[in-house]
Amino acid sequence: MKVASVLIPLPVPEAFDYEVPEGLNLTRGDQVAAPLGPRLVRGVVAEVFETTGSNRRLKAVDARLDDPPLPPRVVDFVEWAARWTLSPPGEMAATALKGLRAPRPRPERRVRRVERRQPLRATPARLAVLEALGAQTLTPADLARAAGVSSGVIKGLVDEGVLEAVEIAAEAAFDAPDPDHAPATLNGDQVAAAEALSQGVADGGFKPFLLDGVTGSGKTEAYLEAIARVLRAEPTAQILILLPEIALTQALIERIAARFGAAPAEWHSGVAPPRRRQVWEAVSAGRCNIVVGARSALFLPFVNLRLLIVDEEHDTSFKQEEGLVYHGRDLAVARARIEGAAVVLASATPSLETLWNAQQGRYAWLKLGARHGVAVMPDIALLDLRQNPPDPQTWLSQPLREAIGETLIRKEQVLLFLNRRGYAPVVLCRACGHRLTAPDTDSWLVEHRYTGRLVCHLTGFSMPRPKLCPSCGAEDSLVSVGPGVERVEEEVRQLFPEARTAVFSSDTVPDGKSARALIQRMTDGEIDILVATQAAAKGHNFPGLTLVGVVDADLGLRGGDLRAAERTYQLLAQATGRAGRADKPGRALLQTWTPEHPVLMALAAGDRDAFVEAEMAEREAASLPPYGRLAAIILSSENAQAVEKLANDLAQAIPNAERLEVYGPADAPLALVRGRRRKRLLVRADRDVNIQAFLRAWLSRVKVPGSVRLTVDVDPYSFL
DNA sequence: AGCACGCCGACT
DNA sequence: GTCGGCGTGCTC
Repeated sequence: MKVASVLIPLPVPEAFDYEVPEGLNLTRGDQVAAPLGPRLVRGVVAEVFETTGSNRRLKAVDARLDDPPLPPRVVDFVEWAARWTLSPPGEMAATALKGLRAPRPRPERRVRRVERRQPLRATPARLAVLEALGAQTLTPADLARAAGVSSGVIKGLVDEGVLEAVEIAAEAAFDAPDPDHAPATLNGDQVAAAEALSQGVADGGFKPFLLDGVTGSGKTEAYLEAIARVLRAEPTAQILILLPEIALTQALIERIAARFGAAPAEWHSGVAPPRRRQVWEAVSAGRCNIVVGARSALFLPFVNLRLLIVDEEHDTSFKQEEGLVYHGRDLAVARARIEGAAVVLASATPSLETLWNAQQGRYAWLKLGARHGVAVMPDIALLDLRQNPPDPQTWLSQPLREAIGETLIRKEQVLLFLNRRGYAPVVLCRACGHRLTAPDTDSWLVEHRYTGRLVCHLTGFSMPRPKLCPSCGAEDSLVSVGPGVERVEEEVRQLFPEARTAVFSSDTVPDGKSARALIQRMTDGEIDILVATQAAAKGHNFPGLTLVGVVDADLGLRGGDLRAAERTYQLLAQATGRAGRADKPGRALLQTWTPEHPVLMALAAGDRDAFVEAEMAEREAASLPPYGRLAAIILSSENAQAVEKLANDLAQAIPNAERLEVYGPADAPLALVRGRRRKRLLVRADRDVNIQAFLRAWLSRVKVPGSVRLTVDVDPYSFL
């Protein structure tokens, strides 16, 4: 009997086996309908094998589906990703089929001439229609417009049999990119990088690269040139460009369209489902060369993927935390390895993991030097707040205020950076000391003045600011503590009432459209002072911007998070990289209470190598990534006892292992979220330890009750 | 994820 | 006396 092992979209650790009916020829990657309990589900064939003994009664595969099969390498990738992240392989496979859920776009109805049929009554309108149509096949609307008649005339001709209606399957055109459409002029570094990348693709096989260059050094032009060379050598090559956020896609799509004379396909959650289906099918058929997308584009069924580009590879948005937990950058490298393709990790501030791989020689290291054109790196200086403390209830020190004033006099622009949404991060009661939190949650309520509400940034809960303290009932006792971007803007408006100010945060620019509008206003010089969260810290070029003020450079160095220093460094390097990109020199002022902190000293010196060296030494001493590996197990449930019990069961069941430690169980940093109690265990292992095998052995020893959710996070980034 | 089976409140 | 609440468990 033939048996197919089928990946089913279920949270179970294994594929399910089904009998293959006589006469159905299945192979790995085929999509099938399989019976599951009372219903039929879509599954992917992982394996087909012959078995003799009928050791178990198997249900039979219902049918093979019409949809294109997953290329076998995509199945390899899905299975690898599931094993790496300890996720159910069937759910991984389901993410690779996401594009198929929508119906195909409706076929388009067009009309054309029926040969030798003449209208019974040849009115002027009818003749105009026949004249305009000729031998073409047009939509009735287009034809009516071309002939200058109403649609009724065309309908009459169709009814009379002079024209016939035909359905044209809406097969989206994915125009072939033209490598020579509009080549850019590149500097020597860029040409060398493009040459190395395209040579890597030409050589064939897995080739990882780090494309390392400061903001403004022209990474995008360099990899677009590499794409051009790859396409020139192999016009059927497919290229995937991953971006951390869909807000960045539009600008890149326009650049690619300008460079190659054809827009790339777009793939992310904002793309309409019917369109996604078209892209999926075109990619699967090899009819689409360049895809620009978010993480999930990694699962597209490319048939000739030659080059993957992970732009802004350090960006933590590549880490998916909800549902399947994976890191887009790491999976991109894995996909490239499985495809035998080249992969480029591009950044001005590469992650320590990537820098380590480059230092070890695992990744070819391409460096882009000085900034393009005449712009130079901004001057970076630390402002010691101990020497110049801001006045009570204000957040800008005297030197920063003066610098802002001077910049405004020169009619140049200022970016004030504070990675905190809202007006004040904490509201507390002066009478009893109570800190306002959202119900069933430990996280503080953040005051938003624009909306007049208190908001929980974790759960989205919001309420009006109360008159009375909810704990002690005291009247008018609530005070807002600490600054958010709204409060800094308020201070700036008081100091510089004539300046035009704006706030850039996910609250004031909730979508890509409003973000682009605000960025355009800033670019056009319609804003003098922009107060921004990290939402503005990437990917923009403001020619009039010459001063970046970092309100709280210590933010993010606190809190014992493994990557806090790295993130702060990247954020500040990105933010200060914004200043002075055009012909005016820029400078950055960082307010800090700890100017002796190595991260800030390295940043002020503009010395990335010094920072990397210091931070690597700390990681190595603690055997933390990239020198060691981490994995977190998070338990959560509305039933606090059930979490407690499972945590204890897990602690009892830890397998013996060398060069590996388990910490916890401890309350997760936010121990109560949406009424769910959370506990966390953390595993640290040496690099050469197979941490996934350890986790599998461990988890197989305990029984997880249905009431508790257990999440495994391999290489955790967020420690919330 | 669905969809079943299985023990305790308000209804024709 | 039932109809049905969603808690727990299984699906090749």
